[in-house]
Amino acid sequence: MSTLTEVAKRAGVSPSLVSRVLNDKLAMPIPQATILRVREAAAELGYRPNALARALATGRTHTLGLHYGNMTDPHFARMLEAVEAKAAAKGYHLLVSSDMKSLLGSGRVDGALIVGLPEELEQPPRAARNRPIVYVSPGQAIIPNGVIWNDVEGAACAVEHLIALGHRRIAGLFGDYSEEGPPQAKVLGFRRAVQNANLQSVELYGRYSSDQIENGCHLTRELLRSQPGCTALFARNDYLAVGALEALQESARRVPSDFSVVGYNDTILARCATPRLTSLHTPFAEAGVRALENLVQLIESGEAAFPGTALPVTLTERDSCAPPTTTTS
Amino acid sequence: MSTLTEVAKRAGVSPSLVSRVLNDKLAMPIPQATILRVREAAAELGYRPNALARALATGRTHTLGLHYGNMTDPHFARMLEAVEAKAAAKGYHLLVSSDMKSLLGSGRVDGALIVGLPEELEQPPRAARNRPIVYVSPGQAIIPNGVIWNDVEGAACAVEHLIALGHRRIAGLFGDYSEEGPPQAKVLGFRRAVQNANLQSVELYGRYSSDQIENGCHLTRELLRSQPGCTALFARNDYLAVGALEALQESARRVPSDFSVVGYNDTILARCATPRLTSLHTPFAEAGVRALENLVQLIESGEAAFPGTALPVTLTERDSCAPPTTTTS
DNA sequence: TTGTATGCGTTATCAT
DNA sequence: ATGATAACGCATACAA
Repeated sequence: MSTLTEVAKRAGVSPSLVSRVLNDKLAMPIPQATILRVREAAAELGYRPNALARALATGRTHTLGLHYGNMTDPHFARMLEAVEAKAAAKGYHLLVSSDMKSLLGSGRVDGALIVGLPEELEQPPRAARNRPIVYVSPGQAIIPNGVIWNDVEGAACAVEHLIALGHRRIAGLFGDYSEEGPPQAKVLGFRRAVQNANLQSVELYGRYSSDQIENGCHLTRELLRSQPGCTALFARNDYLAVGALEALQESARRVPSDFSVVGYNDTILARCATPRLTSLHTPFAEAGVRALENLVQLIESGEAAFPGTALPVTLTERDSCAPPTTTTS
Repeated sequence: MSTLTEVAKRAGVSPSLVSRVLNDKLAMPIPQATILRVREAAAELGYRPNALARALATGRTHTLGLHYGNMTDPHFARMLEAVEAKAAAKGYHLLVSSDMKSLLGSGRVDGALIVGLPEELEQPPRAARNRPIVYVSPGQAIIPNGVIWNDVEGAACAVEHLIALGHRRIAGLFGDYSEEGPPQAKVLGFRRAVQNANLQSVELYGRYSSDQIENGCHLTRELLRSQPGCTALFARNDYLAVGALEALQESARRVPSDFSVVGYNDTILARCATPRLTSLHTPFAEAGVRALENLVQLIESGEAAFPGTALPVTLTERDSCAPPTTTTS
């Protein structure tokens, strides 16, 4: 590959002049003639600036780190695509890594976008080399540099939807959430909605298998056995909900006529399930893009933080919910 | 952040010594005493080497470019996770980008991994700065630096499975594949299997909507109307297959007792559909990892190419296929 | 209007 | 055993 110096030689000028021409740093007007000569020389040599050298000289890599908890989640693809597009549009590259701590210290990136669950974020990597970090995560409290959405509200919204349809005995499918310690956001939202309506809650936990779908299936079988009066369930995510659908079909209940199900996250699964699943849409992609915009803003302005933002979780209605057939007591 | 020079000052030695100690470049044995002094100074200052400067000096960035056609595909997450893990294990970072041409010329990466369809690969970015490029793609011909799997074989395998079950009138759901020009690999495989068994082929094309699921639904409705004797279908991908399932249910046919369906790619959708979908497993993640290993090998050995590899496409049986109920003519 | 010199943080080749 | 010194490729303050 050719270098700046080689271009300079060929054009018969100094390297610095080439740099200025190619970067449009025309503090003092440069005659068209030389500009053309330089451009031509660069073109002939197929000159491509070395991004590393430039980064070393300027202190900006134009690269952003992206950390994601479990990439396997269908969310990731959706979000990654949106984020990559936005980053490219702003002139940045994306470095995905499962180990941000080392990345931030290495000088490879101008900042980082961390996507994860609140518990994973308890010990957030400190902003080494004072490169800003922004967060994307569910959460209840708006935090600086964070774009969040509220799963308490989301879960409550789901349950309220079922209640509004007339359901009085509603189960919460929480899978491998721990029953000990402070309850998870979706559990809180579930309980709040149930209690506000003066209903009894039925919560199901337990890791029957490492597979979420299967887990939802097992838990629902148990639910149907132990709570025959139950007419609807809210699942912590679409995986569990799909499993529930399976178990319901197994036991010959029709969804939604005999039983209603609402999922969470509005993934592709919700659109593929039979019947198609009503699910809560969590704004992964939107939040990722927002956070990225803010990150770039921080980097380019030199500011340290931006006020956090909360995005709404919205209900996406499909075909898995209906009023209960049995009249309520 | 602290630099090599600062560490050197603090330890009372020269920068070059620090570099050698920290990189274990002990050409000539260095006394433990100084080694410790240097290590201590580095630790106290929280020294982290600047990856950019190092890359500029050594000519190795320890970063790999990853290009992916449509990231939205559930495959991508699966593959990305596997590839990232393997890259990290080998000491490399991953730069995802939709524009490899510019990346390769910029000196940011030591090589690139391009995931895509053969048609996208017709004009592959030339290996600028002679950084090696490897490819992951479906394909019929083994190409240098490529890890492929054969969709002709895969599609044929799917159809042969249906034939073995006793189906005699089998449709191919190809969605928005073009009917003009040379037929796609999966079309070829479909035709080969059908013709080998002396059966008639029924091929369905057409873009009814931008949504693949919906498209599968539309095409299947049309199929059921025009080809009432058909008892099974092969879909180009799981999206179309899921759509087919929907249309079949709509028309009150039971799967698999009345009608068999086989999908392609073995995505998460196949496990979520009702009934669970028999699908062909394409080795995305495996191929990605293989290609990455080869890429690293090329980079570190300085060789230009490795002989291509082909990975098998295998049938994953689930619950959407059974022998036809009506006896064949 | 253009060139010179210096620095970015590291590694590597020489000397010593 | 260790320390100067020169790259790596580019940007920029300062001279001319």
